[in-house]
Order: sequence, then C-alpha cells, then structure tokens
Amino acid sequence: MIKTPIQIFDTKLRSNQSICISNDKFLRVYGCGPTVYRDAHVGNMRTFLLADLIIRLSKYLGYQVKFIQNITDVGHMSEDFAEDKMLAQAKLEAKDPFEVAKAYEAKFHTDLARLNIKPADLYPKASESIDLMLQLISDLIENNHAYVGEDNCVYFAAQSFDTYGAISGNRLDSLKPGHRFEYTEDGAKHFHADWALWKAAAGRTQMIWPAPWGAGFPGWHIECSAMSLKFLDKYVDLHLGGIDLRFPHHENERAQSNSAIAGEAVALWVHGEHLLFEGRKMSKSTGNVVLVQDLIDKHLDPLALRVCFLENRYRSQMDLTWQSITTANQLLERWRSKVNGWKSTSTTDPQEIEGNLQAIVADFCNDLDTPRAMQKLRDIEKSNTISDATKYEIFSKADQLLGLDLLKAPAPKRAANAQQLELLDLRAKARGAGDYAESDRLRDLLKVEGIEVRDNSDGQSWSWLI
RNA sequence: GGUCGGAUGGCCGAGAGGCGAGGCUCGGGACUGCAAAUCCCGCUACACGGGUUCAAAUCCCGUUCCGACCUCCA
Repeated sequence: MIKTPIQIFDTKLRSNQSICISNDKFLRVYGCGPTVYRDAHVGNMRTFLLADLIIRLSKYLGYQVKFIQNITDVGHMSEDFAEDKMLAQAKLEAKDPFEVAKAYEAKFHTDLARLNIKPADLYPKASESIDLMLQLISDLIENNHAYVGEDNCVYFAAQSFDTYGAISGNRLDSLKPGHRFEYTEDGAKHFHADWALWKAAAGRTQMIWPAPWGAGFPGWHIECSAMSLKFLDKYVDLHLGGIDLRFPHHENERAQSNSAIAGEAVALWVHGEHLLFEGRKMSKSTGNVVLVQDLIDKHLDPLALRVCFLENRYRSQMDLTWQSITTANQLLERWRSKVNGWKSTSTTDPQEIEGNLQAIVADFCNDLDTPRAMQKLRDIEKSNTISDATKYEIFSKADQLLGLDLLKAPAPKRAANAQQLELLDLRAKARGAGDYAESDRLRDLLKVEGIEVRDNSDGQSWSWLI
C-alpha cells in the first residue's frame, strides 16, 4: 500500500483522506462516464475534468494510474419502460440506437480533447459488457443478494446489504417512497428500495440480450459494478462521479460490488458538484444547455472553460456565465502572451522555481485546491522579484497540472474581411491626417463589425471583440 | 418527511481562532488628440440571536433563509 500525499474529500467518511495505491503498482481509478444519448454539456465536462486533475497530479508526482471510464449505451432507464433514453433518441433521429450511441460517443471524446482532458486507459461500453453483468448478477443471486421477481426481472435485495446508505446518509427505513414521486407498488419487488439488475424485455425488441432469466437488458447500476471489478481487478482506489450519482447510483453500485466480493470494493468516493449556468440549473427545459462547441462558435478557446473550473473548487456549486468565460479567455490569452515573452530571457532561479511549484502542488494535494493554485500563479505573474525566465519555468511546469496550453502562442487573429480591412485602412489614414472626427467615426463603425481599434505609439492595432 | 451542503463587500469568491486573499465591476489618477490597453490609488464584508475565549467570519448552542438529492441527471 503506497500512501500518496494527495488528500481528497471522501463522501462516505465526509472528511479528507489520503489517496492510496493499494496494489503498490498503479492507482486504480474508476469514473462514471456519459450516457451517450445526447451531447455532453459543459456541466458534464466539469465532472470529467475532476478525474483529469487527479490523474495529472498523480502522474506529476510520479505514480502510475489506470483509469477506467464506462460508456453507457444501454440500460439507462427512466422509470417508464418506453422512455429508455437511448431508444427514445434513436427514434427521434430515426436511426439505429447503436449508431446514435456511437455518434455521441465520438463527440464526447472530441470534447474531452478540446478541454485537454486526457483519455482514460479504457472506455468499456455497457453493450459490450453484457456477459460480465450476467455473471455478476448470477453471483449475486447465488449468494442471496438478488432474486428473480415474478416479472422475470432480477432485483437486488437492498436489505441484504448491511451498510446500505453509507455514502448518502440515507437509511432504508427513511427511504419511504412517495415524496417526490408517486410510488406505485409493482408487486415484483420484495421491498420498495430494491432495484432492477436485469430488466425483462417485455415488449422491447431493440437492445436486448438473452439471459438465464429471459431476454432483456441490464439495469443501469450493475454496469459500473461489473466493469470496475473486472477491469480494476476487484478493487477501486478512487471512484469518481457527479454529486447526483451519490444516490442512488453509487449507493446501489457499492451494495452490488461489496456483496459480490464480500468486502469493501471502493476505497474513496469522490463527487464533483454541479454547475449552474447564469444562475440556473443547466437543462433542456430551461434552455440554457451550453456545449463546448458553443464556446468555439463564439471564438472562445474551450480551455477558457478549464480556467473557469480551475478557479472554483470542484466540491462547490459554481455559477458559470458568459461573462466569466470571456474573462477566463482573456486571462488565458494574457498568460500565453506573457509566457511566450518570458521565454529565453535572463537566468533562472532554481530555488524559486522549486519552491513555487511545491506550493502549487501542495494546493493540488489539498483536496484539489485549484483556486488557490491559480491565485499563486497570478501572484507570480505580477511579481517584481521573480525573473522572467524563472516565471517561464514555473508556468510551463505548472501547466502539466493545469492543462491550459500556456506555452502555446496566443491565438492567431481571425482575418478581417475585405470591407473591414478597408475601414481599418481608412481609419489609419484619417487619423494619420489628424482628422479625428472621421477616425472616431470609423472606429465606431468598426466596433459594429466586432472590431476594436487601439492606438499605440507606432500606429493603430485592432482585435476582435468577444 | 429523510439525507447532504450552503449564507462573506456592488457582484463572484478564498479563508476555518489573532495579520483585511484575489478577481470582476465601479470611482479617482498617470498615459492618450479622444478612446482602448496597461500601471498606480480607492471601495473595510462575513445571515440572525446567544455562548466559549485575552481574541470569533472561523469553535459551541439556537434561529432564519437558500440550494441539492430522495429510485431521471455530471
């Protein structure tokens, strides 16, 4: 057991815990991935960034990591059968459900790359892990944690698992149904809190598989148990996901996994808080869903999002706004421009570099206190005592953790069109001739075009307004 | 009803017993033909009521308000 210096808040124990490498070889990380029935929005990305930050930090400290993230392409059900998300979307797009899943999965990977989120070692798909799940379900029936209902569905017996509720704090007897949902007793479950491991096909014809209990498809929670136990060799050092998954998903997953191996299957449960957009929960019905592509469409660097996320602790709910994104974009541009300017000048101060990096790493190790690390970088940026070359070294090394491409040259400017160039030229001439009334008029016209003109000692320059 | 979190200046947000984080906005100044950018200066806050302490935004007790989850969700 290797105890790393990384401390992270464990939802189950409600306190910071050290991340440990239980097999002495590599950190075993499992993260709940997307259900690929729609585009992943920026809120999803925040959760995926959480895994990236921990993995970058671990690797920076010299540890090996094995990271598994599932792709849910089947079985993520609504209560209502007819509304399986995959199938509903497939119907909407008039495509084969697997085709739909494939398309959204590809987009998911694209968005991760845009945010410099490094890929997992493996992305197992639920649809390709049916055998694993069948085996696990059989094992659970075998050791009396699950039963086949009269409806040919297989249910997990919640009461067979002693510490059910340890993650969320819910107690089985308090989980009385009926507050938010009208609970209808379907008769097949022995207990209201039991959940389906295997759903009988009933009338369904797509995305179903044969099973000992009859054709059907897996429940949502079972895939994460099956995959994490299989691909991480029956023990997870760190399990990640969004806060909403704390209950019931992770509670159920824990019950399944622990029951299967007759022990604790996950050392630490870590949850990322949700994101609001302009003060409200991001949702289709509110109409405020923001995608990574939307940033690109607005000519913003997707990494500006990363800046926003880094400036807020992963464990606090944050409100994202276009204002905060554009501000972050400006910071990114400023840093890149400065970092490039700091390069290849003066001498470095190895002690200064080491001290600052250690302090930044210490912030990361302290439950990913990225806002504090960002602040340290702002201080270093402004310091009068640290040499430029030293600043360059600090920023370039810190970027291994931040993932902001700080060494990249500032974004090349989009070219203006012929008419805009003409206006710029006219303005330069008017100003050169001392015709300020005309040059100001042209500056206003250019502003309408989204161009901001600046006058410098050596003439005019311009940039796009965001 | 149960569970988990919150409440800090105009706004956003750190801090977790004693030194007013920082960012954004705004106001003043330098620079500028004017702007912009940049730099300098300014803006003294911790929901409420008790308590502990030499000292409380921070700890304790109580209250109010807000959000999330409760078998959809990152």
